[in-house]
Amino acid sequence: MSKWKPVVRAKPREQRERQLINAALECISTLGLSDTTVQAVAAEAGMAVGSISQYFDNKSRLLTAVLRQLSEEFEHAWRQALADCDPDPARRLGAFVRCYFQPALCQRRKIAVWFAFWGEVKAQPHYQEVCARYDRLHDETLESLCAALIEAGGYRERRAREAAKLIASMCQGLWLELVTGRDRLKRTELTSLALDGLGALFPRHVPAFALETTVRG
Amino acid sequence: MSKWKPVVRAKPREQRERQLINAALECISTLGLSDTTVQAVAAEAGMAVGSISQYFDNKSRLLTAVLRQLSEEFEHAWRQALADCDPDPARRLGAFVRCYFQPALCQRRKIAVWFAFWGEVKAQPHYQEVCARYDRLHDETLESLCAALIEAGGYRERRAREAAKLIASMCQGLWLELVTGRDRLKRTELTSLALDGLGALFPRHVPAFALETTVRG
DNA sequence: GATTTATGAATGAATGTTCATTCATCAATT
DNA sequence: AATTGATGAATGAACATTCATTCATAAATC
Repeated sequence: MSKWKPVVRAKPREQRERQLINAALECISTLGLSDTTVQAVAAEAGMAVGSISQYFDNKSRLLTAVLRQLSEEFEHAWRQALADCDPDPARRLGAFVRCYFQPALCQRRKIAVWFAFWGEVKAQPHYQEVCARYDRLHDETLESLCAALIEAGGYRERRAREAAKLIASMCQGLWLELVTGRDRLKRTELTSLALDGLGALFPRHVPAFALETTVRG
Repeated sequence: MSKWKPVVRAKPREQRERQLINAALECISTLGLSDTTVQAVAAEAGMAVGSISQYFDNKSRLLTAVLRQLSEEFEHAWRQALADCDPDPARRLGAFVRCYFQPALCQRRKIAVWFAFWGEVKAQPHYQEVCARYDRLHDETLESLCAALIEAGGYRERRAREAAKLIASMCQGLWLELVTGRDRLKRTELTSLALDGLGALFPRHVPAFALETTVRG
């Protein structure tokens, strides 16, 4: 006859959504975006395939939810870092850059997922739309941090917009290293490299960049 | 009679292979790796689907052939650039960096394909294997260019290995900008940014970086 | 005429979506 | 307190579609 399924207790909606998002993230990381199927995600989450359309209308919406969670997590991280940082411009810029490489975010698992989405951005423009708001705020913030340091430090030769683009590109390029690189660089080595690069742009503030912010509350 | 295939026969084959590779590249760029089907590639190439297994055993091999062609094209570009460049270390480094942004390579179409593959590297390690040899040579060359400039220019504070990693990351990060960036930066703007970054690392050679090499033969 | 090359319909496996069914929970009623 | 009924969360088999691969046939070439 028909089999009985072990029905687990109903959990809050938000919790199950996150359960699916995390399962999807794991699948994308290990299988790639191409081979991430709803059945794989369901299995990873320990749920039924039907639950995916229950919480997200379809597969596509689940995937964009993954991207949105990554974006939100990153934004939260740098907001927090700046909130915890004293007002010295150089320290703030250093704290911002260090965010890219903090343990919670800078994992090969997660970075691989970022690049999985970026690898499809041109073909799936709606991924771009998901990121647009986060990107804009990120870019504007980084640019104003650069502007503040240029002003305070008297770096006449630098322009904030260009410096910001360079810094962001450098950090993302170092992320790529984590995914494609042959010599497995550690998180800490990537951090040093990034701060080296920052120091090259603003050489008179190398010591400030190197300092971890310790303020809290 | 002659069971031997004369040279005249080999040419159409290579030509058709390239036809399929280019069609696949176009598909990956516009559809993404996930939605690139053999039927789409065949249509783009104006051939039958069966021809794909004729020239490449299966879809997977066609895709890696695309990646290999990209890698070869890039390697050829920087080899040529260095061959055409005078022996001044700074000029050579500048020429190498400029390669990333030369018109034939730095097209949104092509860069999107690079990132499509990089986005699947963790899940499909054989993509990594395809690039490994090219990457190693690229990295070693860049590192030795940095070493030469550090030596010749007296940059005691820099180490070649770190500088090379930073430069490569920066260039690839700027490539990413071309795919994901909201403000469509032109090839020429990316070049300026890259040379700015290079100038920050080796400030006493900014003028040399800016110069196009004109030597030929 | 023989051999190689190209074609695309056919095939079966894989995948996203749907939906009838099951059953835990809880309010209403006795 | 005990019973009943309504609700909707969870499930996964069934379905329609898409896709990579195959191969019988046609076309081209020697």
